[in-house]
Amino acid sequence: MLRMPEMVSGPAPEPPWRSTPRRHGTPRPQLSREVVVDAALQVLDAEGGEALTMRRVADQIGVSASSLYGYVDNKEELVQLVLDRIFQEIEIPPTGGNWQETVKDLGRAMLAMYRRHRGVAALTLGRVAVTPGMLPIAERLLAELRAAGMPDQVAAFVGDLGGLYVGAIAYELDVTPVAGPGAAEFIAQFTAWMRSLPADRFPNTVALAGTLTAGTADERFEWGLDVIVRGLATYLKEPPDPAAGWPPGS
Amino acid sequence: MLRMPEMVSGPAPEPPWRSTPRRHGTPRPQLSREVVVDAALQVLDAEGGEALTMRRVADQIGVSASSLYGYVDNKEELVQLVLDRIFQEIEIPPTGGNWQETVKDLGRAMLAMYRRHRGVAALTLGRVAVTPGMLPIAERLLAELRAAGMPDQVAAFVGDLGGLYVGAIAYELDVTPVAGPGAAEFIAQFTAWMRSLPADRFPNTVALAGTLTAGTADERFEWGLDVIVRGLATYLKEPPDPAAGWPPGS
DNA sequence: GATAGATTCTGAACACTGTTCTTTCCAAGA
DNA sequence: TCTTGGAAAGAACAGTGTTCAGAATCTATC
Repeated sequence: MLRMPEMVSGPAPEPPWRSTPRRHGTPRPQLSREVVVDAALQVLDAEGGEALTMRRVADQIGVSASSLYGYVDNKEELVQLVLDRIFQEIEIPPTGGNWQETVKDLGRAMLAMYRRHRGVAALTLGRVAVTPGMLPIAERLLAELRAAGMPDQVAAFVGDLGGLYVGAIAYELDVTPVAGPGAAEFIAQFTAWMRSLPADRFPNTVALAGTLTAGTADERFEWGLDVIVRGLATYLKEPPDPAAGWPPGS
Repeated sequence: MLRMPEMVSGPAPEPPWRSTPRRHGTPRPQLSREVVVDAALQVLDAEGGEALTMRRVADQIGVSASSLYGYVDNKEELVQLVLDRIFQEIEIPPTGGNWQETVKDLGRAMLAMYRRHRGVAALTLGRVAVTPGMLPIAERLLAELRAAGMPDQVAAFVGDLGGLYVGAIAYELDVTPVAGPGAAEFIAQFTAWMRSLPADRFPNTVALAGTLTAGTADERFEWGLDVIVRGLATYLKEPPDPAAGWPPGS
């Protein structure tokens, strides 16, 4: 009846642009859309984003690459399915706290998920992942902001900026070699280069060379959360002026 | 003497991790690093980011693909060189205005550049483009924020968030079919899907379905600028507490 | 001016990628 | 038992970035 595994325990009905598995016949049900997504996720966790190829996923199951196309239209759909699966893992913070900390906690929970699944962040880059799996997160965010008295227009746009921000930082985290010998060396090299710039043309860059390269991706993440939440908070006291046209500057 | 074209009129000395063209001998100088980058940019402007292949660039010049590797280590370096070239096109706003509008103008100038070069935004995704060409923009941003009284730590991190944000929006702009027949249809489909969600589980999402899909990428861009600048402005009145550890929450 | 030498460019090749098409195979229904 | 319909396999295609041996071509020297 319900042919799509996501619908059984999933958070929402399938969006209309999602395809249904081409074949779901009786005979040999060893392969399924779920099995394929599972395998893709395993490959992703073990070897990162660049390793996610159709042949590699097929190998993981012990099957030929062309077989996957019976359960997935193309690689793009497989990626979307993986993202959907993974967004469902995000732990939504409990209700009751003040909205600013809850919004930050949502961001942190998303980052934690990305950390659990190395290489997934790369998949989100340049992809509008409008997937049922992230509906609970979006709903929670909207609820929190509206309850705080945020204008609807403002609340509606936050998901965009926030999701984008978390994904980008997560990617940076994935890519940057955390403790490798090359990491510190590269940063030192980079700092030295900035310090060597002509001070008459780039006084501030030279002066802040050390500060610019200081801080881990985690610290930058927390800071970015702070900027965004502070910015949002201002709308409670100084709401956007509807008469002047909104959004501002347009 | 100076073998790198960027250094002649460029904004800064080459960073140490940039390779020098393998061969720059006397004989047949019909090809050069500059010619290759030019061709890449032409391809990019004419056919977008996915069309940027080594063979396509070589065709543009009328040369074989393998020839490019005499002037560029690999495709990644070519992309970096293209980005560097393009960042130099950004028109830096005049000094003298209030910092908030100047910061926004910097963002707008970057977006305008991306608009001129369709497909370039895709190249910036997931790439830390630390390139000499963007030094003037960074310098200007730092100067503006420091003059306004922004704490150094805060100023140092803004480039990260800002560049990331502009690039992501630009990509969204590139990807979204602006006036195609499928565009409005997809949005309508999407809105309808959100409206059809179970209202008991996703009350806010259902209620804001229309608001969520309203607005063009340009409008979202302006709004995002506003949030970031508002957030930054708060640090002038409520600076981060150094005793509590900075950045906050860490 | 002819020759030697260095160097720029070519073309084929390799190991990949996503995807499609034909063939083989297997298990259930008649 | 035979038929049949769907599932998986395997080869193939058009791409991708990149390498390498060799041809072509220009500069400098004898």
